[in-house]
Amino acid sequence: MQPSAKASVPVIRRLPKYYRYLRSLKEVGIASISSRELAAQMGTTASQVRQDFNCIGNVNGRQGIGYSVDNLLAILERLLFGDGERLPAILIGCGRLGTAVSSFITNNSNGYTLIAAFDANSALVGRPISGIPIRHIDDLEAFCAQHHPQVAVLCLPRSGAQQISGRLVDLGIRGFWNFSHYDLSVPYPNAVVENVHLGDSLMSLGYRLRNGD
Amino acid sequence: MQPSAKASVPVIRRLPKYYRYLRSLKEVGIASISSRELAAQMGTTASQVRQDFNCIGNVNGRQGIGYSVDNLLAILERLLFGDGERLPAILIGCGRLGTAVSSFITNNSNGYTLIAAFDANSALVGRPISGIPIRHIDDLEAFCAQHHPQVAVLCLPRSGAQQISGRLVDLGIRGFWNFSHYDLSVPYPNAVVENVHLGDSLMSLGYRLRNGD
DNA sequence: TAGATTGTTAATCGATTAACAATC
DNA sequence: TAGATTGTTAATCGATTAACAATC
Repeated sequence: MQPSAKASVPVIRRLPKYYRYLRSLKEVGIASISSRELAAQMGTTASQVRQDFNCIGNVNGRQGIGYSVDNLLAILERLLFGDGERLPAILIGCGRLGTAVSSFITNNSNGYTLIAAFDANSALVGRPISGIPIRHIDDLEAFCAQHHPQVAVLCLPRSGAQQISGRLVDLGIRGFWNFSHYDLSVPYPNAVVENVHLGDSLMSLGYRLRNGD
Repeated sequence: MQPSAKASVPVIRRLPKYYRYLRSLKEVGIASISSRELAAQMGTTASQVRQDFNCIGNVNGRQGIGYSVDNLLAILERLLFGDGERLPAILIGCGRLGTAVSSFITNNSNGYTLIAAFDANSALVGRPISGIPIRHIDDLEAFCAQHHPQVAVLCLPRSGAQQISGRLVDLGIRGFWNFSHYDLSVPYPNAVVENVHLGDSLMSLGYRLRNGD
């Protein structure tokens, strides 16, 4: 077994999709699957499935049979969730979007744990969000110095994100799940950023509907 | 002027990003910008900017000077929002995520108009969401027969999306903004689908934080 | 004019797909 | 054994980047 090729970003982006499909296969009691069948269900090609699997480790496919669903799930779980230690995350911005998004962190199904939530609106301070009390944004520095969160979830308008992201980087935040329109990749190239630009996605849909796909 | 090359999906995905940057340039009073400067601000290359602009129409760049911000904005607005007629959309699923997401439709900034919202929970029926009353999902067929929405926004769990998507396609829905884990591209290859898989995006972030980028 | 920048063609890079020997 | 499927290498495809003449 030679060391597997490092996964490229397109491959990484497909891993959660494999994970979900394989989970649903396991749920209905399917123990083994070929690259051809999996590709058909996912709308991709068998070649791509096999290439992707070659990047993620020792998948142990058996010629003539396919892959063990359990084995693939175990490999993907380790890659996506590590050894089970959950990444400590904080939420910045507790409006409607922040409230909806916080459940993805506290769901206990994505490998994170929400340790604090902050908002600039004093009227919200003390109210619970996904089971934890909202703090004022002025307490950010003190909290981070003590608890060392690794990930920040930004549910703020552009201007707020621009103001606060520098403070967060200085406080040791390594990763951003960013819902603001302010793109953090340019000012902080060393941070790991996952941008979710909902407005952009909606505009793209509009383009494709209006101008043909 | 030869007809511009049809924009590929990667180009289409970048158009909203250009749009937002150009808007912020206009806000601070910048009337003209070069591909080099724009690329630097957006974290891409001047080449890519010029290639992209060649797909979107008559950008009228001036050698030695750059592009007119107003002209670029006008072109992008027409591509993204058409002639101003807004796409009629319905929301399926009025939980926390649906509530947050509905504001992107009613914001009046993305080219859509929210004409109805549905939920399976009778207790929610009649309550307002982004200014319109929630209807019961059983009224879906009657409503669509009368009002012909073009876009459905799915804020449902996987199983709900699987159940309802077929009905929506039969009712003439052409586009989906899909937040469920059920991928509509495979069963309905003719629909225009914009998947926003928040859980997947969060898992990808976890992968990159745990396994190095 | 000289410097800067476009529009466009060519080169490169990387991702996807095809092919096929190995083998269960 | 025969049929199916993997792992991997090679071929293709497409997107990004570089280059440069035209020109403001």
